[in-house]
Amino acid sequence: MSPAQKPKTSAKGLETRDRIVDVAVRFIARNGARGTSLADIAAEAGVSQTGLLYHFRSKEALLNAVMDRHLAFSEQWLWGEGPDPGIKIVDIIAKHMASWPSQHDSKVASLLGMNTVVLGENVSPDTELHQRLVDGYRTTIDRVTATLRSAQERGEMREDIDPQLKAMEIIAFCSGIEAAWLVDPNIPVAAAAAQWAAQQTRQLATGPATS
Amino acid sequence: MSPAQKPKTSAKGLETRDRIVDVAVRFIARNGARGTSLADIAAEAGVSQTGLLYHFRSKEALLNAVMDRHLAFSEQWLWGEGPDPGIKIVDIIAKHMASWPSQHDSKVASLLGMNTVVLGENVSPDTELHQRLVDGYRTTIDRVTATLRSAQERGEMREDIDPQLKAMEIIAFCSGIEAAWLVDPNIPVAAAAAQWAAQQTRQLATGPATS
DNA sequence: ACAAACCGACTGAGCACTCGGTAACCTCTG
DNA sequence: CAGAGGTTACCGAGTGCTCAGTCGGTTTGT
Repeated sequence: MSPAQKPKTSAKGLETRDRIVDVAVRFIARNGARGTSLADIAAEAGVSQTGLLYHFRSKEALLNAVMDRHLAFSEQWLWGEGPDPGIKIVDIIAKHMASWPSQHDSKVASLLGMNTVVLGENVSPDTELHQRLVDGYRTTIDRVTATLRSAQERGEMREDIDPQLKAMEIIAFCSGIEAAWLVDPNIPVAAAAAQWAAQQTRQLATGPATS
Repeated sequence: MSPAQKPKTSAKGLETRDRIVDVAVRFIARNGARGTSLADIAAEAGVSQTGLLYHFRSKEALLNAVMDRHLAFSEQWLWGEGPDPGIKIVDIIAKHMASWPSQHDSKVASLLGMNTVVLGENVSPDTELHQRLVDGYRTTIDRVTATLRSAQERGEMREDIDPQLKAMEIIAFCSGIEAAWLVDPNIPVAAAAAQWAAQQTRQLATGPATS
């Protein structure tokens, strides 16, 4: 009846389902969605491909689940703690980036990079998944923009900076760093993020002229 | 004898070859390397798939040619005019970004984003192509680092900024903006780049304390 | 006994790549 | 200058492989 049919069931089946998504995330982060076959994922997750397709009725359904996972994750990342971080958002981002290397495989590729870089490839521009991608991107920009704008209104942030452009810049930096990290995990993400955040904070803040 | 065999020939065949690469670039920018079939490219270029494979003996060979094209292009971009731009490099980048929308399909996706975001996906980590990608990335970081360092030595740039981290930041921004633009061509790349460059220049320069 | 949670074997489409041609052009020779 | 021979630049028809998705089963928990 309802467009999204609940399988009406739950048990350790949910556990399997989750495990499949876990594995899918790892594979996709490495080889991209198009470079990852259901057989690969199923084998690594310890089920048959048919078993996988029992839980997700198509590859696109699985990709949507992966997308869900990451939207939720980056939601938690950016807005999970505290209300309206203002320009502190750059510090929050930097803090999370500092923990990338340790999280390596499991929860990695989490912010926007995953979606844009890795998932985006898969999808031809007319799929629902692609639309979710674009929407998610826009939404994040909008929210960061709003955050910065409110910071301006509270007098925490310089007036001569356009919030939307700044938001785009912040997000570009995040996904760019993540792309770099996917190419070469050895790059010092944490250090780069730390310097970036320090300078951003200094730059954005309505500082006194004392240098 | 030599590892790279010259086909020894040249004519309007080279023209066809070039046209194929042109088309390949466009398709890859849209759908990624894995999402683009040789049949697609061949049809759009007005040759048969066999004809395409006459000029490039495999898909990987074609991708290498695309890579060549873009390495040369971004080389020209960043270091084509004048010697050692110093911190002016951010202005050079911004200037080129301002012309993205007009170049749209033809020469676009040129800096690092193309390689990282779009090509990188295709390639499993053990291919020669992937190595070229990683190398190109590192090389660019190194060159930007060197540029910034020399700017520091000439006293054009603040001393308390780490050149390598800054280089990574610059490149992350570029590829991030490009990724964003690939997702949604409507974003105001030029404006974002302009604001970014202005602030970067102000931030990097050894300015007087007068605010 | 009924559904949830799987499995093995199959199918059909899409893909990179091969094979056996053909037409146009250049070059060397009688 | 004819024309034989070679090379370049293609084409159409395959071929085999990979992959998403199907079908008909079996087991297990309730």
